Amino acid sequence: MQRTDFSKMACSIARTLDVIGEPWSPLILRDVWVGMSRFEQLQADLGISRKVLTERLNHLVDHGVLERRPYDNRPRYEYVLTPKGSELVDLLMVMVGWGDKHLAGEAGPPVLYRHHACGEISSVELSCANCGKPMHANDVDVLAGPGSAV
Amino acid sequence: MQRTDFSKMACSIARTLDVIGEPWSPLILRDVWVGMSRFEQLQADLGISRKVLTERLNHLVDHGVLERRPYDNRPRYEYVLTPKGSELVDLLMVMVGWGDKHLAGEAGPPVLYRHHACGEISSVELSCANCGKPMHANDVDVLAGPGSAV
DNA sequence: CTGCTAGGGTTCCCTCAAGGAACTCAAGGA
DNA sequence: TCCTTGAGTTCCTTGAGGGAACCCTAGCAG
Repeated sequence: MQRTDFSKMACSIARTLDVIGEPWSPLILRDVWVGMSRFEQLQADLGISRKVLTERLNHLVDHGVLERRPYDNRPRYEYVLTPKGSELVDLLMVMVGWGDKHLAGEAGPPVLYRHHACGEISSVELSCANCGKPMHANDVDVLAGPGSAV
Repeated sequence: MQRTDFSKMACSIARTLDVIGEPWSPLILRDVWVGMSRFEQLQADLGISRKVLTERLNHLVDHGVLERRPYDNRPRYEYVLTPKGSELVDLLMVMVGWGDKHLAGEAGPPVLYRHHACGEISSVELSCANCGKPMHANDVDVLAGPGSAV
C-alpha cells in the first residue's frame, strides 16, 4: 500500500490508483476477469500471500469493483466483477496493449484477444468519445474542470 | 515497490506494472505529461519523499519512459516523455475516464480534456484496432498467444 | 576569491506493509 | 468421530516509504 493517501487528491488518476493502485490489485482483477473467482485459485495462481489477498479482495469489494457471493451451502465464496469492475478492465486492456508492444520481446504477446464484433485477433485503440478519431497524449489540451481544487 | 518481481511473469499486465506499478509512478508521469519536468517541481507538487522521487525517476528513465536531459550549463536536469512514455499516457487517460465516471462525485471531474481533432471537451473510448467498433472487457475472447508460458 | 544561493540529489532513521508459514473455523463426508 | 477443504486469521521478519538533514556543483554578488 502506498503510505500516502491518494484518495483525497483532486485528480482522477490518483483516485483510481487508490482503488487499484496497490500491488497485486490489477492482477487479481485480471484473474477474475478471465474466470478465476475463488480465494484458493487466486492465491495459487498469483503466488500472493494469503494475508495480502484477503486485504486486496476486501478493498476491491469495498470499492464496488468486485462482488463477494456465496456459491455453496458451506461457507464458500467467489468474487465476480461488478459493472464498475468490468469498466476497470478497460485499463487492463490498455496495459496489455502497451506491454505487448514494448515489453513482449521475441516471444511475442503471451495472450491474444479476439474481438467478438469482427472475429479477429486485435488490440485496443483509444478514440474520442465525441468524434471517434484517435485520441492520445498529444491530441488533447488539459483544462481545469469543475472539481478542480483551485 | 511490490516485493514480488512482476517483470518475469508471462503477462503484459504484470510487465507493465513492473514499469509503472510502483506507488507514485503514474502521478509522476501525469505531471511530466502536463509540463512539470524538474525535480523540485515534481517534489513540491506531489509531496513525495525526495528519496522515492529519485528512485522512481531513475526507474522510469531506465525503462525508456522518461528521458533525463540537461537544461543549463549548471548541473540541472529535466525529465521529458519519450515516445514510449507518451504511449503510456494512454493508460492515464483511461484512468481519468474511469475515475471521472465513478469517483468524481458532486464536484465533477477535476480536469477536462479538449480533443484537438474535434475541438470538444471529451473523453476516451476503447475501440478495436481492426474494425474500429467498441472493445471492452466482455467483447473479447482471451486466447493463449505465442509468448505464453505454457 | 569568498561566501551565498539554488537545483538536484544522498544519507539516515523510523514505521508500517508485504512475505511466509502456521493456525483457526465451519460444514460436509468416510 | 475424525478427515478434508475452502476461506480466511495470526504472528514474525524484512525491507520499502516518509521525512528531515545533509552534500555537491556551478553561477553570481561583493
